[in-house]
Amino acid sequence: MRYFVAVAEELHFGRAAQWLGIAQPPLSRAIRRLERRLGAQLLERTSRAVTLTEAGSVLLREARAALDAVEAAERRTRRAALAATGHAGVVLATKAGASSELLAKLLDAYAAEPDAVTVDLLLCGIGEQERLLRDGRADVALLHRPFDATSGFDTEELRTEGQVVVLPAGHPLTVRAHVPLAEVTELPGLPLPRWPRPDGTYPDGPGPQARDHAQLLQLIALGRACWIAPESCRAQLRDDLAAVPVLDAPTVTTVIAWPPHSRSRAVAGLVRAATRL
Amino acid sequence: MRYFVAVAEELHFGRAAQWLGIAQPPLSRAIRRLERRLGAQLLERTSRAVTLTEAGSVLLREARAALDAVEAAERRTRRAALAATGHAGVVLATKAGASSELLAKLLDAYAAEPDAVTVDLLLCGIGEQERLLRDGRADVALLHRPFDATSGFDTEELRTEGQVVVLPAGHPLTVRAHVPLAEVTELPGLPLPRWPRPDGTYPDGPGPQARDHAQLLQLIALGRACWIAPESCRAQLRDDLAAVPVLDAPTVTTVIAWPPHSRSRAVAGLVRAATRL
DNA sequence: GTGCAGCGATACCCCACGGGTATCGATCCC
DNA sequence: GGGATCGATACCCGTGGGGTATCGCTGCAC
Repeated sequence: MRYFVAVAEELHFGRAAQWLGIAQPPLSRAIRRLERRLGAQLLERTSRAVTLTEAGSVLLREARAALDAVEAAERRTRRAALAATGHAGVVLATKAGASSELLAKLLDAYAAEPDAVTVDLLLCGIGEQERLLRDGRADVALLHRPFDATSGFDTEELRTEGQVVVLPAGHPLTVRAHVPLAEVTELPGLPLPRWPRPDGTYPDGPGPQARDHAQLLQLIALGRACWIAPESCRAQLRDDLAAVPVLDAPTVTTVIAWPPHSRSRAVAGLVRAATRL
Repeated sequence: MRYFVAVAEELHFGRAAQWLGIAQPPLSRAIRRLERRLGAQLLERTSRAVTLTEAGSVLLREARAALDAVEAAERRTRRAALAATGHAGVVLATKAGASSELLAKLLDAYAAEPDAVTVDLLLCGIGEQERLLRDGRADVALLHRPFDATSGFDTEELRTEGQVVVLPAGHPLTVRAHVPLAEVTELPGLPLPRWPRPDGTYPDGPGPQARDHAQLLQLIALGRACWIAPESCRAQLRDDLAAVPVLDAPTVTTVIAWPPHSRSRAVAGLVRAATRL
């Protein structure tokens, strides 16, 4: 299945084989064997091009999920074994720089529980958490609706908040008590920045490219962009930035999420602590 | 991993090996190999007993999910290949006897869509649907909250309804416009029936054992039990049964559910048809 | 139109790993 | 203390997954 996913992604046996670290002929045979075992043609191959069949694209989706599940099983087991020897505990994934006071309160509350284990923090970029939870690099995550997809996970809502627009200090709008969303999206000279997609490319459009929070805040301070963010981010704003509430922006809900089948004692404890905040 | 799950369930190498259709020594070695590869002790073995370690129970949960995912990948791919040759389409799992008019409307509505494929119905018993969705025997299911667990699936709510108590025709209560829940649970001589658990055993307590709907209805008609059910079941009641609303019973929500990673065109079409009902 | 480059399939060889049988060693029970 | 039970070890075998060399097909270039 790993082999199939590699070929389906590259659509090229030679490159896929190289990527997998094996030779091309065994890869061809492995795929053919898989096709015979499943009784399904997965790839349409001419000597010039390889394309996915309908069954192949089904298997691509399913195989990715299955491989993630297998990887998760291995990783979580390894970690559980380490925990027995006293080292690591549960891994909590959270977006770098988001919900930091909530996170601090959560960690404090959990640490006060009688059977608390070590909580390793895994700070990650936009949209990474889903992957980390699926492949077992994390056991539990803090996600932000509606930005992060929570489908497939069990969740508990922790907090809902409005959003603010982050502007350079001294910007004319900063004297206002609040601004409408429409006005923010059309601020002259202060476009919203563009974030990289998971594959690393940037969407088209106006606005500067920002790779992480630090770059973004710098861009705002320089008067090259503005940004809409949950209001809890105000606590971490630098002096050269200001925030104004945007009442009609969608509200953001912070949730704690975990894979439904892996509610271990440690995860359950964290969730309990979180819901009691 | 299959091997490990077998041993972890039986807690006995000999029986597990027999169950797997292999000899005991290769099974012992396979487990030991797995332990070395994961760097974790999974089983505590004395020559008299085998017990799961902490890491072992983590792996048991994770491995079950992973094996289901692999099985699902194989099954769904096989089915997708058959669909290409014109045979089968999408498999919808639903509790036998529940939501039948809703189901009929759903199938009609979906069949009217331009790119509709064949919908195979999989009628199953209580609590089976979750398993079927996970291991790929079904692609989409109709579930009933709060009875069925929907965690780990994407869902859309279709309908919410109250519940009624089903009684033998002519029972004194049938003249009432509605009855409180407390009164139903203490009806003299008409206890609620006991359903088998997933492992086939019955919970303790009063009330007759019922294996399926037919048995249950028979028991009610004979005056040996009563039953609380969604009010839509009234449409299918036999003449010798009657139903009375129970206003304070929890409401039942029928949802359509599917595994989040496998929203194929066919599943998406069904969901669309369902939400438009 | 012919030659070449690119790419997947085939042929053939080899070793490692998964499986089987026989047996050992430990532990509990009578 | 002897037997029964059960997992581990020792040893053997065959298959299957991997490697190298090569073929056959198909565009494209000149």
